[in-house]
Amino acid sequence: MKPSGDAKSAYIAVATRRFAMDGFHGTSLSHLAKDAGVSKQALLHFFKTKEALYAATLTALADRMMQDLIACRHADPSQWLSDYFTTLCQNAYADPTDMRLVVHALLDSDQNARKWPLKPYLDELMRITSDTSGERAAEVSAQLAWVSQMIGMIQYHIISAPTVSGMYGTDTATVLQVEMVKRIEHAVHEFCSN
Amino acid sequence: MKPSGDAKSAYIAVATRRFAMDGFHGTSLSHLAKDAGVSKQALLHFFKTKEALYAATLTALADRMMQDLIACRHADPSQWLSDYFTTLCQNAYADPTDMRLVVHALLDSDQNARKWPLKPYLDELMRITSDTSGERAAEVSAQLAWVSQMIGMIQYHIISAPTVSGMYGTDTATVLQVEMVKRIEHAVHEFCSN
DNA sequence: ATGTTAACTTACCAATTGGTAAGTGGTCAA
DNA sequence: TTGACCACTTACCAATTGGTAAGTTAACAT
Repeated sequence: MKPSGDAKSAYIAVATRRFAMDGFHGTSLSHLAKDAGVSKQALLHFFKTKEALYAATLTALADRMMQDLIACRHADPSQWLSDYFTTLCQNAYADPTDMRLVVHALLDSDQNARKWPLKPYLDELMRITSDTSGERAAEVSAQLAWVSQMIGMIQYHIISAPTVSGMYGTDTATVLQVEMVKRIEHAVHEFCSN
Repeated sequence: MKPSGDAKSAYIAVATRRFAMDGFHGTSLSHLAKDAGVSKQALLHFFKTKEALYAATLTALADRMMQDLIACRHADPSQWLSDYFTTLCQNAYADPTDMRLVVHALLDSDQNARKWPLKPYLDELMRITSDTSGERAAEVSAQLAWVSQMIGMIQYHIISAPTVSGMYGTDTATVLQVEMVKRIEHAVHEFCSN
């Protein structure tokens, strides 16, 4: 008998990759089981339904994103934001899994049915954002708008990268990638010095 | 016997809504048939496979987006862009179908297998963009970066709207909506006057 | 009148889906 | 030694999937 949590998180890791690639409906328990090298009932032993496994996947995703954000902690909030967004973008180039998973989850139509685990992450991002500007900290929606714009810019860029690459070639895609990081840094700088 | 192209485009319209809502894998031919009020073989009569119907849906989407872009034509390219992006955003609030369909298509993993019909639309957008600035018209990637950023900002905002609304309430979501339109106009203005 | 064609329908198919029921074999505490 | 528990397997299930085959019905040109 192996330690319990070990296999469980391994299954979540497998599910994360598959769900990020093909979405909830495009992923079947049999595929996941084959990826994990077990029978599909091994998965159903830990997660009673496919939905439950998906939910666990999203929760793990939220934890990871929060950790990555905290890992970039810096005394200067604008430095913190700048570091975080650029590393987020760089990591996503190396492995777009998490960004794809977020967007897939956003598109799932019954999003009001399941609780959304990324809210604490967004709240923390907005808290840091509000620290960059003392006076107008009261306007929640202004910070939400900016955070939403930044996250959207990065995530959309990541998920569209393969398509853009197919349209305009890998060379253009690479230049676009560099251009995009510059734009992120510029956006943070502009926001923090307004 | 009814005029041929009539029913066909009606089926595409039904498919567009469903595919935009649930994605390719989340949509079944039987659902589509039920929505259209026919048997599923009626669909297979016009489109040999589900993939073919999906492809037709994406082609129709590309035509629509190109038309909407051309409809905003203006002598001043910066005015053209400003008009287009704001109306695109406003239309998407009323009916997010097209934006959702684009993002779903971007996430489909076999995007290199099927030809991407939105390229002419993107090319036209980049052509207009290059008109706003005479000298640096040669840098394709700079225009692509900006266009990609604008489209991404709008589309991501639209698909995340229900989730944001669920997280922070409809009031905040409404304010965010207004804030976002302002940001779009600001972004166009800033780009055209650099 | 007749043949052709377009737009369907009913009947059917093997394959796959998410999920249940009932074990199996190993570990560990008493 | 026993018995409980855990991770997991094999066997099975009804429902649904995308798709085929073979009509049927109506319009239209000849």
